[in-house]
Amino acid sequence: MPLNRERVLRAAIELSDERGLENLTMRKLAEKLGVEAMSLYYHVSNKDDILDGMIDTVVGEIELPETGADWRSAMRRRAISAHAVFSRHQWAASMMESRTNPGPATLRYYDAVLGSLRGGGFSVELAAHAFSALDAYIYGFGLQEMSLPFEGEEEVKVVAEALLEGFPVDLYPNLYEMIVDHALQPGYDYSAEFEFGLDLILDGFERLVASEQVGSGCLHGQSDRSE
Amino acid sequence: MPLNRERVLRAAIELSDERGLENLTMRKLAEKLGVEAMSLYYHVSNKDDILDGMIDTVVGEIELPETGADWRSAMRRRAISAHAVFSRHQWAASMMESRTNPGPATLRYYDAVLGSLRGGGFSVELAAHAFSALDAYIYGFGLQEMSLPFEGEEEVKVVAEALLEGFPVDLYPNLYEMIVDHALQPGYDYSAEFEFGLDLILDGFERLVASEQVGSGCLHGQSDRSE
DNA sequence: AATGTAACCATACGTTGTAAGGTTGTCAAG
DNA sequence: CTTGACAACCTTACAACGTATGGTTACATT
Repeated sequence: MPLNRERVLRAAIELSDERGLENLTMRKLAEKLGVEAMSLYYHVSNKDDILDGMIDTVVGEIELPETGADWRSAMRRRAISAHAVFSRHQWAASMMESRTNPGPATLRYYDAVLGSLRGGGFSVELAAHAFSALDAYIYGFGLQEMSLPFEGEEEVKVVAEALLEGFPVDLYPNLYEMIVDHALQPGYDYSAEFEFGLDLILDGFERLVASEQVGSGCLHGQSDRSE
Repeated sequence: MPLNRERVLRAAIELSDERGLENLTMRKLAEKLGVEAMSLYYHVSNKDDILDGMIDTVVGEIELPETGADWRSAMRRRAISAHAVFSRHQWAASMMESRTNPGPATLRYYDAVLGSLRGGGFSVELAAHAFSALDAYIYGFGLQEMSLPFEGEEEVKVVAEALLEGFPVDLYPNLYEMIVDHALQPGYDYSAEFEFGLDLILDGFERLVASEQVGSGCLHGQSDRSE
């Protein structure tokens, strides 16, 4: 069976999942496909094209917000789905930066998210705010999670305890407290953290749509005017 | 004057600011310093060391939360400062991922943030939530901003109009609406978007500290239990 | 004058993305 | 049955990358 763009992209994603983005090279990718490096250029135009294609494929894995559902549970589901996708493909969040031309799946995804918000009663402006805030949080959380030197509940303790050896407690007392009194406590699960912030943001927008529909222009309760 | 680690890092940051992270190579960095590539290895142990050092230097530019101020305005200031730093050094947000060992400035920064929250009445748990949510938002927003194909109010219109040439309106109606009715409107300024989401998150935590101090265990007002 | 060390350089190796051109296999037209 | 076109893959080559190895200076100390 001949190679094609899709198989190249799938192999690239697999390779990045297994061995990290830095191991995604044209030669290793070709080897995985039983082919020489230059053969790939028959199916993709260059490596950037592969990266763009990978992103779009991965974004395509995100559950689109159901059109019927209320905006809040739709946004919640898609955010959790996006977060799951980003932790399945750890390299993806960090790649969002450089890739500047969105593919069809990405456009479709963005459009569906905006549609769900607009359908839920968001004005164009408020939809833009919600889109921006939610996506920033989702990407940012994925990024943060990836930069953690551990995965899973067990590893936290090993790493944290190793870190505390020779830790300058007096210099960073609050960090110390956080590690000892929180991260090292039994039952600590960082991945649960995602939904906390997510719900907080959703709560905020729920209040805003409500007040928008009532017609009140007062957006923030008590925002202080520093700066 | 002999080279030293600090001058190397400063030059690396300058070079990345001016020409992007992908142009930061040992040879170009050395050339900028009037030196050969291998000379750099006398002052830094390798390129990863440079990247770690760059991050720590940049994090050091972030305004620390004042110890006296109330937590909200302190967090607001430091978030805005962090955002400003990330837009001065566009490469920084995207680098947070891979660099996994924080330097002294980063530890100091984290500690100060946690200290401000704890001092403001946050429990350890709530401080962890706030820290995680705010940082995810800050990083994520920086990432998003960087992936935009434009900068400034003028460029938005040029890019958006070019994009709309041959845009499949029927496929992405909500995206179309967003571009035409929002992004292309006079006075649109994406950078103002940051503070909107920031204030929304701060509002959320303000409510939570209040209810925590009263002793109510009810964290979210009306979070639906989908999933 | 001899020695040590800090600071820098030249050369070289393996790896990267990819340009340029070559080699097959398949298949319709003559 | 040959020919030629095209798709699919390969070989070779090159410039640029990070960096290991091993100089070469310049100067302070003795």
